[in-house]
Amino acid sequence: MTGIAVAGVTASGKSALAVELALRFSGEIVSCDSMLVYRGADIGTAKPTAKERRGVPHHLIDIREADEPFSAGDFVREAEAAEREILSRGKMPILCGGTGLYLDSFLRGGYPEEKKEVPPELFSALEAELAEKGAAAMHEKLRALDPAEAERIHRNNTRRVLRAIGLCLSNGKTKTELDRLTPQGRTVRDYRVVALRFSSPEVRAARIEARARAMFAAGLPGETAALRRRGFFDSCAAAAQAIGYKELFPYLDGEEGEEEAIARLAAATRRYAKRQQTWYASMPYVRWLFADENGKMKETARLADEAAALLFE
RNA sequence: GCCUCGGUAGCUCAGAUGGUAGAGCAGGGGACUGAAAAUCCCCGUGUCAGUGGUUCGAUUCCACUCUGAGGCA
Repeated sequence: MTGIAVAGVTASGKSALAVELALRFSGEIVSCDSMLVYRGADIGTAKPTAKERRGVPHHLIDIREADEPFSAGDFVREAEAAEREILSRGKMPILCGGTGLYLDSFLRGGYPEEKKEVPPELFSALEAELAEKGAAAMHEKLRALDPAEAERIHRNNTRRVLRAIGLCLSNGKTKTELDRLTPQGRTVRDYRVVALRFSSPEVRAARIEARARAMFAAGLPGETAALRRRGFFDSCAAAAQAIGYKELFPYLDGEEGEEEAIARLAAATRRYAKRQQTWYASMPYVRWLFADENGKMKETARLADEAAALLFE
């Protein structure tokens, strides 16, 4: 086994568990999170603090500015580099984070050379075409280029429709053909994956609300205001999509009270957690681990015992 | 005390010149192959505040009661 991964639902204690496992089994952590890569976004992204890292090296955190794009492809490349480095030191790589697509892409070996990304100019042109002709027309356009892919994507999911069209146009092959170049339904890396989840949606919601409050207490409004002042959210940067900041704008602008802001933040986080739960549930390599017992969060040491049993059985 | 406007889904509200009602948000379920903390799909029976009256039929009209907001005193 090359390494392990700690995945799962937000606010379930992934970071602490991964650090504990790293200490026990001489590992280093590779963050598998689309938002922790951004500098300056700390409280809102629940980025582990120096204290929480307990001296364990963490990779792929704070490696981009807010206006720099970061993709699943970038993640795989950088994670592979980190993995090589860690292995060369005789340590065990421990992937940790809640971005399911990143984990899946990594485990399946990344993206093939032959599949070239859509040039930005082409994508903008397609966006303009969408604005002019509408979603149905773009879906028809995709159907003409790649019927199988059109069948899979709902016409309203214009982001995917446009990307699929772009891939066909810029590669000279259909997206369906390009995707067949990567392993179907199996991983190529020898990793074991535990994913944390809660015993019920109610526990999940309670835990999320508690964390939203903790973030407020830890200074989330101040961090948001500071990031805003720096223009963090002005560009249409990926970092601006993070849950935890835009939800506070009405509060910072005096349009909402603190309780409303916390409720808004918690609601957005709850929906996110549900999507993660659904994603991991359909990944065949996931070994589930409950983060709580009868609503009470488990101690990190105990969680690590259980995780180790699942991982090294 | 009088006048006006309200009381409809957990929340904010729309609506039917009388034939028992629908949006957004929240909530539930699902999808996902290079923006993924993103993007998208599916799911709406609720004494239409209460009680009487008119009517074949009222949540819709009328009266009264309760209740919220505003105005006049």
